[in-house]
Amino acid sequence: MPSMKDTIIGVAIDLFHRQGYFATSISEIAGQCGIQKASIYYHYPSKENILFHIQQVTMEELTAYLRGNLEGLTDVEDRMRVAVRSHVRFHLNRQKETFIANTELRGLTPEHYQEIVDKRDGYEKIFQGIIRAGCEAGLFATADVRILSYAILTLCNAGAIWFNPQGRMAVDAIADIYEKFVLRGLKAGRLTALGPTPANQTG
Amino acid sequence: MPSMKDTIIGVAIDLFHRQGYFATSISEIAGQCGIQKASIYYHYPSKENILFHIQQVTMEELTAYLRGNLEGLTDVEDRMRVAVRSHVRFHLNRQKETFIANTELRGLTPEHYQEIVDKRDGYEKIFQGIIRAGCEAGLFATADVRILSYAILTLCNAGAIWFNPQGRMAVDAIADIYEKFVLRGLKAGRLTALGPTPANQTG
DNA sequence: GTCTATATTTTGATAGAC
DNA sequence: GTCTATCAAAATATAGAC
Repeated sequence: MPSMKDTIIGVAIDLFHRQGYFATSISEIAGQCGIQKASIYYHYPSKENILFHIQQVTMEELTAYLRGNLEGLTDVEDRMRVAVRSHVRFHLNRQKETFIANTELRGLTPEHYQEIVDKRDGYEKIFQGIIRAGCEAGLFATADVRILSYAILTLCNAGAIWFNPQGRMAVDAIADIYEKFVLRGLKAGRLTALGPTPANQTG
Repeated sequence: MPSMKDTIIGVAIDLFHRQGYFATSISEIAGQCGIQKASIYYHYPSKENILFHIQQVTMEELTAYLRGNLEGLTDVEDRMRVAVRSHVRFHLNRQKETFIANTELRGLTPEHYQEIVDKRDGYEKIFQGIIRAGCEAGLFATADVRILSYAILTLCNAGAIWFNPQGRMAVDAIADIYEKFVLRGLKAGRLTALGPTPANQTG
Protein backbone atom coordinates (compact mmCIF):
# COMPACT_ATOMS: atom_id res chain seq x y z
CA MET A 1 0.00 0.00 0.00
CA PRO A 2 1.57 3.26 -1.14
CA SER A 3 1.95 6.22 1.20
CA MET A 4 -0.11 9.34 0.52
CA LYS A 5 3.13 11.10 -0.42
CA ASP A 6 3.63 8.55 -3.21
CA THR A 7 -0.03 8.57 -4.21
CA ILE A 8 0.14 12.33 -4.74
CA ILE A 9 3.18 11.93 -7.00
CA GLY A 10 1.47 9.19 -8.99
CA VAL A 11 -1.68 11.25 -9.50
CA ALA A 12 0.34 14.35 -10.37
CA ILE A 13 2.35 12.43 -12.97
CA ASP A 14 -0.88 11.29 -14.54
CA LEU A 15 -2.47 14.75 -14.62
CA PHE A 16 0.64 16.70 -15.62
CA HIS A 17 1.10 14.26 -18.48
CA ARG A 18 -2.49 14.48 -19.66
CA GLN A 19 -3.24 18.17 -19.13
CA GLY A 20 0.08 19.85 -18.52
CA TYR A 21 1.44 21.38 -15.32
CA PHE A 22 -0.22 24.80 -15.54
CA ALA A 23 -3.56 23.35 -16.59
CA THR A 24 -3.64 21.07 -13.55
CA SER A 25 -4.80 22.47 -10.22
CA ILE A 26 -3.98 21.40 -6.69
CA SER A 27 -7.66 20.60 -6.08
CA GLU A 28 -7.70 18.24 -9.05
CA ILE A 29 -4.72 16.37 -7.66
CA ALA A 30 -6.29 16.27 -4.21
CA GLY A 31 -9.61 15.11 -5.65
CA GLN A 32 -8.03 12.12 -7.38
CA CYS A 33 -6.14 11.29 -4.19
CA GLY A 34 -9.39 11.32 -2.21
CA ILE A 35 -8.34 14.14 0.11
CA GLN A 36 -8.97 17.89 0.39
CA LYS A 37 -6.62 20.31 -1.32
CA ALA A 38 -5.35 21.74 1.98
CA SER A 39 -4.08 18.28 2.90
CA ILE A 40 -1.68 18.31 -0.05
CA TYR A 41 0.34 20.99 1.74
CA TYR A 42 1.07 18.69 4.63
CA HIS A 43 3.09 16.50 2.21
CA TYR A 44 4.52 19.06 -0.20
CA PRO A 45 5.15 22.78 0.35
CA SER A 46 3.90 23.86 -3.09
CA LYS A 47 2.69 22.72 -6.47
CA GLU A 48 6.04 23.60 -7.99
CA ASN A 49 7.75 21.31 -5.49
CA ILE A 50 5.69 18.36 -6.71
CA LEU A 51 6.80 19.06 -10.27
CA PHE A 52 10.41 19.45 -9.16
CA HIS A 53 10.31 16.16 -7.28
CA ILE A 54 9.04 14.32 -10.36
CA GLN A 55 11.71 15.83 -12.58
CA GLN A 56 14.52 15.21 -10.12
CA VAL A 57 13.72 11.54 -9.57
CA THR A 58 13.16 10.94 -13.29
CA MET A 59 16.48 12.47 -14.33
CA GLU A 60 18.38 10.62 -11.62
CA GLU A 61 16.89 7.28 -12.52
CA LEU A 62 17.34 7.86 -16.25
CA THR A 63 21.04 8.59 -15.73
CA ALA A 64 21.57 5.70 -13.30
CA TYR A 65 19.92 3.32 -15.77
CA LEU A 66 22.24 4.44 -18.57
CA ARG A 67 25.37 4.21 -16.40
CA GLY A 68 24.40 0.74 -15.24
CA ASN A 69 23.84 -0.46 -18.78
CA LEU A 70 27.14 0.93 -20.03
CA GLU A 71 29.17 -0.54 -17.19
CA GLY A 72 32.04 -2.70 -18.39
CA LEU A 73 31.53 -1.95 -22.08
CA THR A 74 34.56 -0.59 -23.90
CA ASP A 75 33.87 -1.01 -27.62
CA VAL A 76 32.54 2.29 -28.98
CA GLU A 77 29.92 0.78 -31.22
CA ASP A 78 28.68 -1.49 -28.44
CA ARG A 79 28.44 1.49 -26.14
CA MET A 80 26.42 3.48 -28.68
CA ARG A 81 24.02 0.62 -29.34
CA VAL A 82 23.49 0.04 -25.63
CA ALA A 83 23.09 3.76 -24.95
CA VAL A 84 20.37 4.09 -27.58
CA ARG A 85 18.55 1.01 -26.32
CA SER A 86 18.83 2.22 -22.73
CA HIS A 87 17.41 5.63 -23.64
CA VAL A 88 14.56 4.17 -25.66
CA ARG A 89 13.65 1.52 -23.11
CA PHE A 90 13.52 3.99 -20.23
CA HIS A 91 11.40 6.42 -22.23
CA LEU A 92 8.92 3.73 -23.28
CA ASN A 93 8.66 2.24 -19.81
CA ARG A 94 8.37 5.62 -18.09
CA GLN A 95 6.38 7.46 -20.75
CA LYS A 96 4.60 9.95 -18.53
CA GLU A 97 7.52 11.02 -16.36
CA THR A 98 9.90 11.45 -19.28
CA PHE A 99 7.30 13.45 -21.18
CA ILE A 100 6.93 15.76 -18.19
CA ALA A 101 10.71 16.03 -17.81
CA ASN A 102 10.96 17.01 -21.47
CA THR A 103 8.15 19.56 -21.67
CA GLU A 104 7.42 21.08 -18.26
CA LEU A 105 10.71 22.78 -17.45
CA ARG A 106 9.06 26.19 -17.51
CA GLY A 107 7.04 25.49 -14.39
CA LEU A 108 10.16 25.32 -12.20
CA THR A 109 11.68 28.11 -10.09
CA PRO A 110 14.96 29.45 -11.51
CA GLU A 111 17.01 27.47 -8.95
CA HIS A 112 15.21 24.21 -9.60
CA TYR A 113 15.29 24.84 -13.32
CA GLN A 114 19.08 25.14 -13.19
CA GLU A 115 19.38 21.95 -11.17
CA ILE A 116 17.37 19.92 -13.69
CA VAL A 117 19.14 21.43 -16.69
CA ASP A 118 22.48 20.52 -15.09
CA LYS A 119 21.34 16.94 -14.67
CA ARG A 120 20.18 16.82 -18.27
CA ASP A 121 23.49 18.24 -19.47
CA GLY A 122 25.32 15.52 -17.57
CA TYR A 123 23.20 12.87 -19.25
CA GLU A 124 23.80 14.34 -22.70
CA LYS A 125 27.54 14.48 -22.08
CA ILE A 126 27.64 10.68 -21.80
CA PHE A 127 26.22 10.43 -25.32
CA GLN A 128 28.52 13.15 -26.62
CA GLY A 129 31.52 11.28 -25.22
CA ILE A 130 30.57 8.13 -27.11
CA ILE A 131 29.95 10.03 -30.34
CA ARG A 132 33.26 11.84 -30.03
CA ALA A 133 35.13 8.59 -29.42
CA GLY A 134 33.44 7.07 -32.47
CA CYS A 135 34.42 10.02 -34.65
CA GLU A 136 38.02 9.95 -33.45
CA ALA A 137 38.20 6.23 -34.15
CA GLY A 138 37.02 6.91 -37.69
CA LEU A 139 33.98 4.77 -37.05
CA PHE A 140 31.40 7.56 -37.20
CA ALA A 141 31.12 10.22 -39.87
CA THR A 142 32.45 13.45 -38.42
CA ALA A 143 29.85 16.11 -37.71
CA ASP A 144 28.97 18.51 -34.90
CA VAL A 145 28.85 16.28 -31.82
CA ARG A 146 26.36 18.41 -29.91
CA ILE A 147 23.94 18.53 -32.81
CA LEU A 148 24.20 14.79 -33.32
CA SER A 149 23.60 14.05 -29.64
CA TYR A 150 20.49 16.24 -29.54
CA ALA A 151 19.27 14.64 -32.74
CA ILE A 152 19.68 11.13 -31.38
CA LEU A 153 18.11 11.87 -28.02
CA THR A 154 15.13 13.69 -29.51
CA LEU A 155 14.65 11.01 -32.13
CA CYS A 156 14.46 8.34 -29.45
CA ASN A 157 12.09 10.43 -27.37
CA ALA A 158 9.66 10.30 -30.25
CA GLY A 159 8.62 6.79 -29.36
CA ALA A 160 7.40 7.85 -25.94
CA ILE A 161 4.82 10.19 -27.46
CA TRP A 162 2.84 7.67 -29.45
CA PHE A 163 3.85 4.40 -27.74
CA ASN A 164 0.94 2.37 -26.45
CA PRO A 165 1.93 -0.27 -23.87
CA GLN A 166 -1.13 -2.29 -24.89
CA GLY A 167 -0.38 -1.89 -28.60
CA ARG A 168 0.98 -4.35 -31.11
CA MET A 169 4.66 -3.37 -30.79
CA ALA A 170 6.95 -4.50 -28.00
CA VAL A 171 9.47 -2.19 -26.40
CA ASP A 172 12.39 -4.22 -27.75
CA ALA A 173 11.09 -4.18 -31.30
CA ILE A 174 10.95 -0.38 -31.21
CA ALA A 175 14.38 -0.16 -29.59
CA ASP A 176 15.64 -2.33 -32.46
CA ILE A 177 14.37 0.06 -35.11
CA TYR A 178 15.88 3.11 -33.42
CA GLU A 179 19.18 1.36 -32.73
CA LYS A 180 19.63 0.40 -36.36
CA PHE A 181 18.54 3.78 -37.67
CA VAL A 182 20.89 5.68 -35.38
CA LEU A 183 23.91 3.43 -35.92
CA ARG A 184 23.48 3.58 -39.70
CA GLY A 185 23.02 7.34 -39.48
CA LEU A 186 26.22 7.76 -37.51
CA LYS A 187 28.50 5.43 -39.41
CA ALA A 188 31.25 6.57 -41.68
CA GLY A 189 31.81 4.60 -44.82
CA ARG A 190 30.36 3.89 -48.23
CA LEU A 191 26.90 2.58 -48.75
CA THR A 192 26.55 -0.18 -51.26
CA ALA A 193 22.89 -0.10 -52.18
CA LEU A 194 21.08 -3.37 -52.79
CA GLY A 195 18.14 -1.91 -54.69
CA PRO A 196 17.54 -1.52 -58.40
CA THR A 197 18.96 2.01 -58.56
CA PRO A 198 22.56 1.73 -57.34
CA ALA A 199 23.53 4.76 -59.43
CA ASN A 200 21.61 6.96 -56.99
CA GLN A 201 24.00 6.66 -54.09
CA THR A 202 25.82 9.78 -53.06
CA GLY A 203 27.28 8.83 -49.68
CA MET B 1 2.69 48.92 -40.39
CA PRO B 2 0.98 45.79 -39.09
CA SER B 3 -2.66 45.77 -38.04
CA MET B 4 -3.50 45.28 -34.38
CA LYS B 5 -4.88 41.84 -35.31
CA ASP B 6 -1.42 40.87 -36.55
CA THR B 7 0.39 42.54 -33.68
CA ILE B 8 -1.63 40.46 -31.22
CA ILE B 9 -0.64 37.26 -33.02
CA GLY B 10 3.02 38.26 -33.05
CA VAL B 11 3.03 39.06 -29.34
CA ALA B 12 1.11 35.87 -28.54
CA ILE B 13 3.60 33.75 -30.52
CA ASP B 14 6.41 35.30 -28.54
CA LEU B 15 4.77 34.76 -25.14
CA PHE B 16 3.35 31.30 -25.82
CA HIS B 17 6.80 30.24 -26.96
CA ARG B 18 8.58 31.67 -23.94
CA GLN B 19 6.12 30.88 -21.16
CA GLY B 20 3.63 28.42 -22.60
CA TYR B 21 -0.04 28.94 -23.43
CA PHE B 22 -1.53 28.37 -19.97
CA ALA B 23 1.14 30.44 -18.25
CA THR B 24 0.38 33.42 -20.50
CA SER B 25 -2.53 35.70 -19.66
CA ILE B 26 -4.66 37.91 -21.86
CA SER B 27 -3.50 40.97 -19.93
CA GLU B 28 0.14 40.14 -20.64
CA ILE B 29 -0.61 39.92 -24.35
CA ALA B 30 -2.56 43.18 -24.21
CA GLY B 31 0.19 44.87 -22.23
CA GLN B 32 2.84 44.07 -24.82
CA CYS B 33 0.49 45.26 -27.57
CA GLY B 34 0.02 48.56 -25.77
CA ILE B 35 -3.74 48.14 -25.29
CA GLN B 36 -6.08 47.07 -22.49
CA LYS B 37 -7.05 43.44 -22.10
CA ALA B 38 -10.68 44.10 -22.97
CA SER B 39 -9.59 45.40 -26.37
CA ILE B 40 -8.20 41.98 -27.27
CA TYR B 41 -11.77 40.68 -27.46
CA TYR B 42 -12.63 43.07 -30.24
CA HIS B 43 -10.13 41.20 -32.46
CA TYR B 44 -10.41 37.63 -31.19
CA PRO B 45 -13.31 35.96 -29.37
CA SER B 46 -11.12 34.11 -26.86
CA LYS B 47 -7.60 33.22 -25.83
CA GLU B 48 -8.08 29.74 -27.25
CA ASN B 49 -8.94 31.24 -30.61
CA ILE B 50 -5.62 33.06 -30.73
CA LEU B 51 -3.81 29.77 -30.12
CA PHE B 52 -5.93 28.02 -32.73
CA HIS B 53 -5.21 30.72 -35.30
CA ILE B 54 -1.45 30.36 -34.76
CA GLN B 55 -1.59 26.59 -35.09
CA GLN B 56 -3.81 26.65 -38.15
CA VAL B 57 -1.68 29.12 -40.11
CA THR B 58 1.54 27.36 -39.11
CA MET B 59 0.35 23.92 -40.21
CA GLU B 60 -1.02 25.27 -43.49
CA GLU B 61 2.17 27.11 -44.36
CA LEU B 62 4.35 24.17 -43.30
CA THR B 63 2.43 21.85 -45.62
CA ALA B 64 2.32 24.34 -48.49
CA TYR B 65 6.09 24.83 -48.19
CA LEU B 66 6.72 21.09 -48.39
CA ARG B 67 4.37 20.60 -51.35
CA GLY B 68 5.99 23.47 -53.21
CA ASN B 69 9.48 22.09 -52.64
CA LEU B 70 8.53 18.60 -53.77
CA GLU B 71 6.79 19.76 -56.93
CA GLY B 72 8.18 18.15 -60.06
CA LEU B 73 10.51 15.75 -58.22
CA THR B 74 10.08 12.08 -59.04
CA ASP B 75 13.23 10.34 -57.82
CA VAL B 76 12.55 8.85 -54.39
CA GLU B 77 15.90 9.75 -52.88
CA ASP B 78 15.67 13.31 -54.18
CA ARG B 79 12.21 13.61 -52.71
CA MET B 80 13.39 12.40 -49.31
CA ARG B 81 16.37 14.76 -49.27
CA VAL B 82 14.20 17.71 -50.24
CA ALA B 83 11.50 16.78 -47.74
CA VAL B 84 14.00 16.66 -44.87
CA ARG B 85 15.56 19.96 -45.90
CA SER B 86 12.13 21.56 -46.27
CA HIS B 87 11.07 20.39 -42.83
CA VAL B 88 14.30 21.53 -41.17
CA ARG B 89 14.39 24.90 -42.91
CA PHE B 90 10.80 25.74 -42.00
CA HIS B 91 11.35 24.74 -38.38
CA LEU B 92 14.52 26.82 -38.05
CA ASN B 93 13.03 29.86 -39.77
CA ARG B 94 9.78 29.65 -37.83
CA GLN B 95 11.12 28.41 -34.50
CA LYS B 96 8.50 29.87 -32.23
CA GLU B 97 5.39 28.95 -34.21
CA THR B 98 6.51 25.37 -34.85
CA PHE B 99 7.42 24.94 -31.19
CA ILE B 100 3.91 26.07 -30.22
CA ALA B 101 2.36 23.80 -32.85
CA ASN B 102 4.30 20.86 -31.41
CA THR B 103 3.69 21.42 -27.71
CA GLU B 104 0.50 23.39 -27.11
CA LEU B 105 -2.13 21.08 -28.58
CA ARG B 106 -3.74 20.62 -25.16
CA GLY B 107 -4.96 24.19 -25.03
CA LEU B 108 -7.34 23.66 -27.97
CA THR B 109 -11.05 22.84 -27.81
CA PRO B 110 -11.83 19.27 -28.91
CA GLU B 111 -13.05 20.48 -32.32
CA HIS B 112 -10.02 22.63 -32.99
CA TYR B 113 -7.74 19.92 -31.63
CA GLN B 114 -9.15 17.48 -34.18
CA GLU B 115 -8.70 19.96 -37.00
CA ILE B 116 -5.02 20.52 -36.19
CA VAL B 117 -4.33 16.83 -35.70
CA ASP B 118 -5.92 16.14 -39.09
CA LYS B 119 -3.64 18.70 -40.71
CA ARG B 120 -0.61 17.18 -39.00
CA ASP B 121 -1.64 13.70 -40.15
CA GLY B 122 -1.84 14.96 -43.71
CA TYR B 123 1.66 16.37 -43.46
CA GLU B 124 3.05 13.15 -42.01
CA LYS B 125 1.40 11.11 -44.77
CA ILE B 126 3.55 12.89 -47.36
CA PHE B 127 6.67 11.65 -45.58
CA GLN B 128 5.22 8.19 -45.13
CA GLY B 129 4.49 7.99 -48.84
CA ILE B 130 8.11 8.75 -49.71
CA ILE B 131 9.43 6.25 -47.17
CA ARG B 132 7.08 3.55 -48.46
CA ALA B 133 8.14 4.19 -52.06
CA GLY B 134 11.78 3.98 -51.02
CA CYS B 135 11.22 0.68 -49.23
CA GLU B 136 9.33 -0.81 -52.18
CA ALA B 137 12.12 0.24 -54.52
CA GLY B 138 14.60 -1.55 -52.27
CA LEU B 139 16.38 1.72 -51.64
CA PHE B 140 15.49 2.02 -47.97
CA ALA B 141 15.82 -0.68 -45.33
CA THR B 142 12.35 -2.01 -44.61
CA ALA B 143 10.93 -1.06 -41.22
CA ASP B 144 7.65 0.24 -39.80
CA VAL B 145 6.88 3.27 -41.98
CA ARG B 146 4.92 5.14 -39.34
CA ILE B 147 7.64 4.76 -36.74
CA LEU B 148 10.28 5.89 -39.19
CA SER B 149 8.28 8.95 -40.23
CA TYR B 150 7.76 10.03 -36.61
CA ALA B 151 11.44 9.43 -35.90
CA ILE B 152 12.53 11.58 -38.84
CA LEU B 153 10.12 14.41 -38.12
CA THR B 154 10.93 14.54 -34.42
CA LEU B 155 14.65 14.33 -35.10
CA CYS B 156 14.44 17.34 -37.40
CA ASN B 157 12.31 19.25 -34.90
CA ALA B 158 15.21 19.01 -32.47
CA GLY B 159 17.05 21.77 -34.25
CA ALA B 160 14.29 24.27 -33.60
CA ILE B 161 14.69 23.90 -29.85
CA TRP B 162 18.30 24.97 -29.51
CA PHE B 163 18.81 26.88 -32.78
CA ASN B 164 20.02 30.45 -32.36
CA PRO B 165 19.51 32.60 -35.48
CA GLN B 166 22.43 34.78 -34.32
CA GLY B 167 24.63 31.75 -33.59
CA ARG B 168 27.56 30.33 -35.48
CA MET B 169 25.64 27.79 -37.56
CA ALA B 170 23.68 28.63 -40.67
CA VAL B 171 20.32 27.06 -41.45
CA ASP B 172 21.70 25.23 -44.46
CA ALA B 173 24.63 23.76 -42.55
CA ILE B 174 22.21 22.26 -40.04
CA ALA B 175 19.90 21.02 -42.78
CA ASP B 176 22.95 19.31 -44.30
CA ILE B 177 23.73 17.38 -41.13
CA TYR B 178 20.15 16.20 -40.72
CA GLU B 179 19.79 15.32 -44.38
CA LYS B 180 22.88 13.11 -44.35
CA PHE B 181 22.00 11.49 -41.04
CA VAL B 182 18.45 10.64 -42.13
CA LEU B 183 19.39 9.37 -45.58
CA ARG B 184 22.12 7.15 -44.17
CA GLY B 185 19.74 5.95 -41.48
CA LEU B 186 17.11 5.01 -44.04
CA LYS B 187 19.27 3.37 -46.65
CA ALA B 188 19.38 -0.33 -47.29
CA GLY B 189 22.71 -1.85 -48.09
CA ARG B 190 26.00 -2.81 -46.57
CA LEU B 191 28.23 -0.36 -44.85
CA THR B 192 31.89 -0.55 -45.71
CA ALA B 193 33.56 1.11 -42.77
CA LEU B 194 36.60 3.28 -43.39
CA GLY B 195 37.87 3.27 -39.81
CA PRO B 196 40.48 1.09 -38.17
CA THR B 197 37.98 -1.46 -36.88
CA PRO B 198 36.24 -2.83 -39.99
CA ALA B 199 35.50 -6.09 -38.18
CA ASN B 200 32.91 -4.26 -36.07
CA GLN B 201 30.34 -3.81 -38.79
CA THR B 202 27.10 -5.70 -38.41
CA GLY B 203 25.35 -4.64 -41.59
C1' DG C 1 -11.32 50.38 -32.01
C1' DT C 2 -10.11 51.28 -27.46
C1' DC C 3 -11.42 52.52 -22.98
C1' DT C 4 -13.11 51.85 -17.75
C1' DA C 5 -15.46 49.06 -14.77
C1' DT C 6 -16.96 44.84 -13.28
C1' DA C 7 -18.98 40.04 -13.01
C1' DT C 8 -17.76 35.42 -12.06
C1' DT C 9 -14.73 31.74 -11.16
C1' DT C 10 -10.77 29.72 -9.80
C1' DT C 11 -6.34 29.60 -8.21
C1' DG C 12 -2.30 28.57 -4.74
C1' DA C 13 -1.71 28.81 -0.18
C1' DT C 14 -2.57 29.50 5.11
C1' DA C 15 -4.84 29.12 9.94
C1' DG C 16 -6.45 26.47 13.18
C1' DA C 17 -9.71 22.67 14.83
C1' DC C 18 -9.75 17.72 15.52
C1' DG D 1 -2.62 13.53 8.85
C1' DT D 2 -6.83 15.32 7.32
C1' DC D 3 -10.43 18.50 7.88
C1' DT D 4 -13.31 23.22 7.28
C1' DA D 5 -13.00 27.88 6.39
C1' DT D 6 -10.96 31.54 4.29
C1' DC D 7 -7.65 34.91 2.15
C1' DA D 8 -5.72 37.51 -1.50
C1' DA D 9 -4.70 37.52 -6.13
C1' DA D 10 -5.42 36.60 -10.71
C1' DA D 11 -7.85 34.65 -14.44
C1' DT D 12 -11.27 34.92 -18.70
C1' DA D 13 -14.72 37.34 -20.37
C1' DT D 14 -18.61 40.94 -20.80
C1' DA D 15 -21.18 45.64 -20.69
C1' DG D 16 -21.40 49.88 -22.11
C1' DA D 17 -19.23 54.67 -22.62
C1' DC D 18 -16.56 57.34 -25.93
